[in-house]
Amino acid sequence: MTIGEVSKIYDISVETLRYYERVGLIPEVVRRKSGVRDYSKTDCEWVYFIKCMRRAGISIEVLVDYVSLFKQGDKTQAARKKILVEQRDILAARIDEMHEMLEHLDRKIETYDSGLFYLEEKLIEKGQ
Amino acid sequence: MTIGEVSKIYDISVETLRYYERVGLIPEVVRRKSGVRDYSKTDCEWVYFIKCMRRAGISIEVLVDYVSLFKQGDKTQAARKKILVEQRDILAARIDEMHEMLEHLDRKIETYDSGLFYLEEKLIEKGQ
DNA sequence: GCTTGACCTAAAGTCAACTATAGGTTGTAG
DNA sequence: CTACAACCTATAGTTGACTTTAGGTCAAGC
Repeated sequence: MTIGEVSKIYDISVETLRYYERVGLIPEVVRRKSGVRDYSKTDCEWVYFIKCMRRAGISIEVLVDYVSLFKQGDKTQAARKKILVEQRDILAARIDEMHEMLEHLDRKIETYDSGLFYLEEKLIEKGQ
Repeated sequence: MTIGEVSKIYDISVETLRYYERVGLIPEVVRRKSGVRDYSKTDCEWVYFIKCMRRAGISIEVLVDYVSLFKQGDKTQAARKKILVEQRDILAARIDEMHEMLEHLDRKIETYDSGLFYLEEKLIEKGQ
C-alpha cells in the first residue's frame, strides 16, 4: 500500500507518516526498487497502534522507547510491558481527572441555566 | 495575596500566572501603589477555574474568548454559556475516546501476560 | 544604610509535535 | 513522449503553551 492510501485510511497526513518513521515511531517500511514506501498489513497495524496511543496522549518519546525495545526482540518483553502498564495508569488517572473537570463544567453550565452567577456576580460588583 | 502565595496554593508558577494575566486568561489583578499584584478571593477563584479548564484540555484561546466575553458584561451570557456547552461536549467526547484507548491498552497488556504477541510475532517473522 | 529576596516588565528562548518548502524522481494516462 | 500527480529527502518554519533572561524597583531585616 502506498503512503497516500495509508494516509487516507488512517487520517494521518503523509508528512506525519514520514515523520513518525523518521523518528522511530514506526519500524522502517519496506521500499520498492524506486524507493517508494510499500506498507504491509503489519505496517498498517503499527500505524493504527501508534495513532491510538497518540490519541490517548502518550508522548512520542515514550512510544519511540517502546518501538526501540521492540526492535531488540523477545528479551525486552518485560520492559515493554512495564511501559504499557505505566502508561495505562497515567491514562486512567488522566481520565479520572477529566471526569472531575467534566462535572465541574456541568455545574458551571447549570449556574447559567438557573441564573446564578457566583463568580461572575462578584467580579461585576468589583467593577471589572 | 501576593503572586508568590497564589503560586504555592494553586501550584502554578509565578511566571505562568503573569503570562495568564498578560494574554487575558485572568481579569487584571489589582495592584498596590508599588505596582505589586494583590490577588483578591475572586481573583483566586478565577485562577482556580482556569487551572481546572486547562487541565481539562481547554485551549488558552477558547478561555481568552470566554474571559473577554465575560468582561463585556451580562449581555454576553448566552455566548458564554454556548462556549461552555461546546467545550463540555468536546471534553465528554475526549473522555470517551480515551476510555476506548484505555481498553485497547488493557487488551494489549493482557497479550503480554498470556504470552500472545499477535502484532509482534508477525513483525519478528518479517525479520525486523 | 545596605543587602537580600520577592516583586516588576519586555523580550527572547524552549519544547513537543508536527507542517511546509525547495528541489528532485517516478509512473501512468492521454 | 510528455505532462502531471504522487512519491522522495533534507531542512526550515510553525504553533501552543509556557519558561528564561536581562535589567530594574521595593520593603524588611541586620
